[in-house]
This record gives sequence, structure tokens and C-alpha cells, in this order.
Amino acid sequence: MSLAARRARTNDKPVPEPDDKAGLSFGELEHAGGFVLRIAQLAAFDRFFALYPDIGIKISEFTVLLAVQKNPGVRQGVLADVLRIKWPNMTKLVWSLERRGLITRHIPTNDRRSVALRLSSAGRKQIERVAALMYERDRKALSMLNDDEHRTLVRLLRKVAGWPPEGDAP
Amino acid sequence: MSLAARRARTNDKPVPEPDDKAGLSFGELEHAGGFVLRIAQLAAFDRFFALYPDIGIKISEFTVLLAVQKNPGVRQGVLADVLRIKWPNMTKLVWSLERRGLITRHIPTNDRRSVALRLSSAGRKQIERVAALMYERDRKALSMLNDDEHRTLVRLLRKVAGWPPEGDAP
DNA sequence: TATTGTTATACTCTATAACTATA
DNA sequence: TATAGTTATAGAGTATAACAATA
Repeated sequence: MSLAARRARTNDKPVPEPDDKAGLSFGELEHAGGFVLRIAQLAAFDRFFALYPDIGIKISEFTVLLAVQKNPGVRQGVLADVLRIKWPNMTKLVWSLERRGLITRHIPTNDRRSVALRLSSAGRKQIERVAALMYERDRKALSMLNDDEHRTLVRLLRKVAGWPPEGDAP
Repeated sequence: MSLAARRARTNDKPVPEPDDKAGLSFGELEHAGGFVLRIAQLAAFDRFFALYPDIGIKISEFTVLLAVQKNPGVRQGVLADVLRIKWPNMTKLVWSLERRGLITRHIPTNDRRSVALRLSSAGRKQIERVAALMYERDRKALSMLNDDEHRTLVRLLRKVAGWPPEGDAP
């Protein structure tokens, strides 16, 4: 069966490359930050996942894992707020990570309502296993930008996210 | 009841403003374009919707409406591809707009498989009614950027989206 | 009375397969 | 045989309300 035929049946489109706007116009909307932000995010994620032969962990899970590594003992509610995940959903995510032995949950004695998260050694190994791959794919998903453009984009997006100007050095 | 109490119950957080990173670190991830892109998009949309006393149309619907206005007779499949909406979902979206009398569907005689979309006069009126509001909210959702930063951001995001450098003049 | 987190559930979005009609 | 669109359905992601435990 031809590739085209398979795509027609599954609607499995290739990742669009430059000028896949198909000659359409959107007027002012093309200069609306939110609109372009959304389109760009979808395009970047499509590229990211096009490179994704399932490595057994979701982006959201990897993000939480890494955040716990960088901020040992972080409360899961704080993490939820920063990552814009609703608390009930974070509960499930954390539970799933715990069930797989990647993190541990601790009840601090000074505030027994809260839950502090820490990486298990298996969690650390998992990060080691997939981190390089994640970053590589992220870079490839934005490979149309040169280093300077990439830095500028990240700087502006951090501003939009309401994050302080400088992050940790890479 | 206090506002804080209501928020606690509903998890209805205020739109985060600068430095709502809560002192957390994400290491290299903070420089990963895809990650920051995602966080920024969520922040921008949160701000957008915080200003949203339901105006009776979704962003996706407005986008399609506007695209049809700017590209009369466009095929809905083409629109779906450009806006990264799957065909089956576009079918429902279009049907909903048609049911509300905002667009009309036409079967071209030269290719009777396809569906060409056009705005009804009600659709035109709807756009007139909400367009200014949409753009104003979009602008407010990105109000932390000055004009120069905004232009730069849109330019870079278009590149990420795989769209040609210049859109229509505003 | 407020905060942290959980449970249960609903809702919206998105994705996939199978199909019809036309080319 | 391929393409444009539809139908039905499944799944993921996200959101809300009500609750318990602790502060």
C-alpha cells in the first residue's frame, strides 16, 4: 500500500515543514501573539513526537521527575501550580510515579497536611536514561532557529510565562 | 466567605504574575524551547480566559470563522491541516457553526467530494461583534512585552510554526 | 477558618478506525 | 487506487465539587 493511501486512511499527516500555511491568510490574527503561540506550540510538539519511539515516560512525568530532582522535598501542590497542573491531576501523576518506584512521598512532621517528594534511585536512573534524549528532541523540534534566535525566543517566552529573566546556567 | 477560601475549594488560582516560579529550578529544562513554549502558552491562555465573560464563541470557532472570511470558499480539510485540527473534529466544528447559521457549506461542481466554506451574513456580524474583543484580550494576555518584543516573538513563533516570514499587514 | 491534598466524576479535546462518495 | 469528508468511538487531558486531615 502506498504511503499516501495509508495517510489518507489514518489522517496521519507528515510533520508540516515551512510554508504549510497552504496560502491561507488570517489577517490580523497572524499577529496575535496567543494565536501564533498556540500554532507554534502544536507544531513543535508534533515534531517532538514524530521523533518519539515511546521511551516509557510522558513529557509531563519527565518534567515532574526532573523538578523533584532539582528541588528535593518539594511539595506537590507547589509543583502543580508552577507547572499549571491542577491538584487532583497532580495527585494521579504523582501516584503513578510512586507506583513505578520513581519517586517517594514523605509527610513532613512540621506540616502533616503536605506531601514532600523525593527521587528514588530508580527515578535518578530514569532521568539519566532519558534526559539527553528529551533535550535532543526538543532541540530538533526547534531546529529551524539558530542559537541566537533560540535564546531570544526562550527569553521572551519566560517573560510571557511570568518567570524571572534568568534560569539556572545550562 | 473569603476569596482565599473559595480559591482553596475550587482551586481557582489567580493568573500567575511574574516570578510565580515559586523559587523552583528546572535546570536545563528551563532552556528547552518546547518546555518554555508550553508553559508560556498556558500562561497566556490563562490570562486570556481570565478576561473572558463568555462571549458565546470559542477561540477555535472564531479562528475558523475568521479564516473563512479571509479565504472565502476554502476547503475545510485545508483549514483543518493548517490549524492542526483533525478532520473528524473539524467536521463537528463546521457542523456546529453551520447549525448556528454562521457559515454555509457548498459542494463545488468541479470536485464534488470537497466542501467549500463561506461566511453567512450572521457570521460576518458575529466577527464584527467579537473581533475587537478577541484582539484586545490577546494583547492583554501578552501585555508584559513591549511592541518590539511582541514583534520579535511573533516572528520567531511563525518560524517555529513553519509559516512564511511575513503575514498580511495588520 | 484556611490550607494541603484526595476522591469521584464530568467535560472538553484530541485521536483512530472504518466508512461513503467522488476523482 | 487515491482523495475529501463523515461517523462512531476511544482516549487523554483537564476541570469541578465535595471531602478529610491538618494548621
